[in-house]
Amino acid sequence: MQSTPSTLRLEPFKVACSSCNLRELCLPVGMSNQQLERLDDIVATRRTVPRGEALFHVGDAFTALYAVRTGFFKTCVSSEDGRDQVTGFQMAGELLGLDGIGTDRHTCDALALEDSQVCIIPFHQLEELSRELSDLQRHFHKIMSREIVRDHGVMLLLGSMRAEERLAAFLLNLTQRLRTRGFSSSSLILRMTREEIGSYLGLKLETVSRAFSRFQDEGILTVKQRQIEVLDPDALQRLVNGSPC
Amino acid sequence: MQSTPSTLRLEPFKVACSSCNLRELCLPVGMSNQQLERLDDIVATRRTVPRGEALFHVGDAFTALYAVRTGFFKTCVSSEDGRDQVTGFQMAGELLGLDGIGTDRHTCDALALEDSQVCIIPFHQLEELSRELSDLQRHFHKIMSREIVRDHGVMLLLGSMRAEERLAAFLLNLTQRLRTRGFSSSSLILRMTREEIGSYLGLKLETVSRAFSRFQDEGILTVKQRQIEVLDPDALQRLVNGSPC
DNA sequence: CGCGAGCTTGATGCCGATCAATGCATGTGG
DNA sequence: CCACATGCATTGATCGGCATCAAGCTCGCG
Repeated sequence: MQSTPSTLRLEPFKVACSSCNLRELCLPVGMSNQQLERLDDIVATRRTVPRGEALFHVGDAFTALYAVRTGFFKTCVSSEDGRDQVTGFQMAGELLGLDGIGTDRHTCDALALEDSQVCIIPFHQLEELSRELSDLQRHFHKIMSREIVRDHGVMLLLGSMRAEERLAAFLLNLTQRLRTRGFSSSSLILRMTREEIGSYLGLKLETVSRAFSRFQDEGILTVKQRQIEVLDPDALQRLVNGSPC
Repeated sequence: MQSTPSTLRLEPFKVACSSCNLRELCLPVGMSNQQLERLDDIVATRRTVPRGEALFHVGDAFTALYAVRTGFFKTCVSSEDGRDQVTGFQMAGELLGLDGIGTDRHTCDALALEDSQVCIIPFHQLEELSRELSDLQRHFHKIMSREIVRDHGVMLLLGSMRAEERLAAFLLNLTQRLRTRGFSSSSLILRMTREEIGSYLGLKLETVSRAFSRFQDEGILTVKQRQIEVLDPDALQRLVNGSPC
């Protein structure tokens, strides 16, 4: 947990969606150059979040959305009695903070799993601009809707899949998202602990570890700590679909 | 199963949000009379959905959101191999169809659990109007955000609670929503089967039934088929919070 | 080198799934 | 009106997957 000092660091220099290499993955998807310049006006600053620190906490006032530029995050909610649940992992180009719109306060914690950087998107200004630019409005609505659909998928996973199916689905989802970002879909380094994976999947860390070991025994992948090589993605796919019972 | 014929029935006559008794619960929350008239212009028709029939199916083209006027719905998703998961139950004043915005196709089925009526909100027109009326825009964003937050709560439930805690949380949520609508919060009639409750909570119907019986034995409530009388809501609350282990 | 966080692996037990029988309410046709 | 079918709910007996408890192991780091 080598963390730089925990002061909130804002980058004063101008940042620009129009020249960002994530513009095909992030909020700007499908916008014209002219529209992008308008977006640049409101997405003016970045923030650095060292590994282990929070981008925001439950109860923090909601003022902005955050687009992950580099790094990796988890979001988690917790119940009165301390049990907590990882609700998602976010990587470059993905949006954080949608939970806060409903009540003007954040309802989950967002924690950096590695040194990360986010673009700050002041929400009032985003709403204002999206009243002008229907493409932006439309795209923002799609992003929220997809988050709802993703959550429904997780409910299906938590409600009806067995341990190995859950892990297989999780790995396929990760590799899929990495592929979209131009990374290898067979070789990946997990940014999170077994416990965090377990929390996301509704399993204990020992169960996650055993499932990894079983996959390795069956030649589906190799595990060396957090370094995973997927040898047989089809086998993973078969696990999440037709359970061979 | 007294169902009227299954033809899609549109009510040709004018309906009006401005005079709807659900306007304090539904999309119009917080809008001025003048703004409401604008909304009336786009929410022009209703649709009747008999018990057991679908408002929409997975894969249907997405064109509109639906506000429940009367009745009760469930939404469910299913995986390739037939397993399915109830993702929510919707009652008067709640919105259906948000899942479709992201891909222009619905990603879940919405089924009426009793004879129901919905108001049709054409989505393009809603977007258009919300570019003009920032109050409407703001409120719509809040609704989507709250849906995301609700889903996170369900994930927490599915990922970390035990059977009785899940059922307790479910009952408290139901009674809470009924209270908001002016109904008794102690006496309720379940609109769904044990199997549907189980699917929502990630449990089998026998487990749901046993949990009901145990609650009855402990004097927390009485069950007679789908008729529930909650005698000790605090006991339910204690179950979901501090598990007494 | 030694510490500690995270990971693996084994032994055991429990919660909820599964299988199976019965009960109960509603509806239907003889 | 009764006999019977059907759908849903309850209850019991048994089983199995995952949690739990408990050692060790690995690796990075001070």
